Amino acid sequence: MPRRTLPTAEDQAARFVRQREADRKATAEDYVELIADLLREEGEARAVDLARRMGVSQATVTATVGRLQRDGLVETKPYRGLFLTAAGTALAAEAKARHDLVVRFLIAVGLDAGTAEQDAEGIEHHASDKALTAFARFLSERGDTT
Amino acid sequence: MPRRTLPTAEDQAARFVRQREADRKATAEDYVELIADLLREEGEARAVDLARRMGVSQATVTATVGRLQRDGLVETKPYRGLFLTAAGTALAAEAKARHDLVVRFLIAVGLDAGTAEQDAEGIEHHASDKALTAFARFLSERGDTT
DNA sequence: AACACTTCTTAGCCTAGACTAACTTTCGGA
DNA sequence: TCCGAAAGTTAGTCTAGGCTAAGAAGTGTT
Ligand SMILES: [Mn+2]
Ligand SMILES: [Mn+2]
Ligand SMILES: [Mn+2]
Ligand SMILES: [Mn+2]
Repeated sequence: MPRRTLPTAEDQAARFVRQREADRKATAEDYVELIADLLREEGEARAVDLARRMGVSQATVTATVGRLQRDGLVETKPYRGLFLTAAGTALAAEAKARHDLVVRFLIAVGLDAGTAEQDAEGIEHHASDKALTAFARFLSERGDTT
Repeated sequence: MPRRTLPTAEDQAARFVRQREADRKATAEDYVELIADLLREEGEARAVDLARRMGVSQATVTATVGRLQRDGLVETKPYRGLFLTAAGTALAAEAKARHDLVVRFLIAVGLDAGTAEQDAEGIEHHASDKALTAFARFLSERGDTT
């Protein structure tokens, strides 16, 4: 059993602080990932479709996209969809790589595809680079080439 | 490569909706888990210590604990610490079991203990029961009895 | 018993992220 | 061409979760 003893207050605080940082980035990651997916698969990424796929109102998308624009990740051409800046494209690629790795890993470890997709949607934002490396190593040791 | 094709809008929306639900529960889980740990290890759980260990101001703890009280998880005796209700105790036990499982699993998969603790702090809130079952199975197949 | 220190609360502020309702703008088909 | 449906924006509201600054309330030590 781990956690026999409490970590120091400083260590524990640092963990929670970093975790809250990851939480704050999660929305941006999910949005740019979705926008990139839509651009690739559908040719365009409309705010309406984001709303539908995020399970959120259009007004929420407008507000969120506003923040993404403010943060230099997204550009909009009203009535002709959303686009990613260079930074947005890079973040989307990173998010997608992470997402796919986590999904493959969860499946390799015994999860069904549906649950893997569900859980990955949250877990992806909290897996450090070290964790991703470990996941990748695990997959390659299994000869997983999915 | 997974995600060759997009999920249906409904499926994808359901995932994000459930993920947001998990996010909303995360703070409560972390607080009651910490309170339980402090009660067990230190004999009492003071708001100051929570603030220190959560990496947050005391005012934030007051506000958050207020919500936990409203939600029937915590009771307070001013100047003598925080206590868990039956519901709070149950949630804490669940959270701790999940936390420890995730940590052990991440270590088994190749992570160092420090990173495992860090990542578990976020991942624990997004691992479904199915995932936890898979993690446990993985550990037992490895003969892991940590 | 008094006072300093610690603990806790209050007040006031902020941002993200969500909602509904109402409105405006554009697009496409008749 | 024009007009209804679709797309998008705006306004107003809410909660969670943060913060600082200031003050109140216990606690313990002398
Ligand atoms: Mn996600
Ligand atoms: Mn994702
Ligand atoms: Mn946690
Ligand atoms: Mn935890």
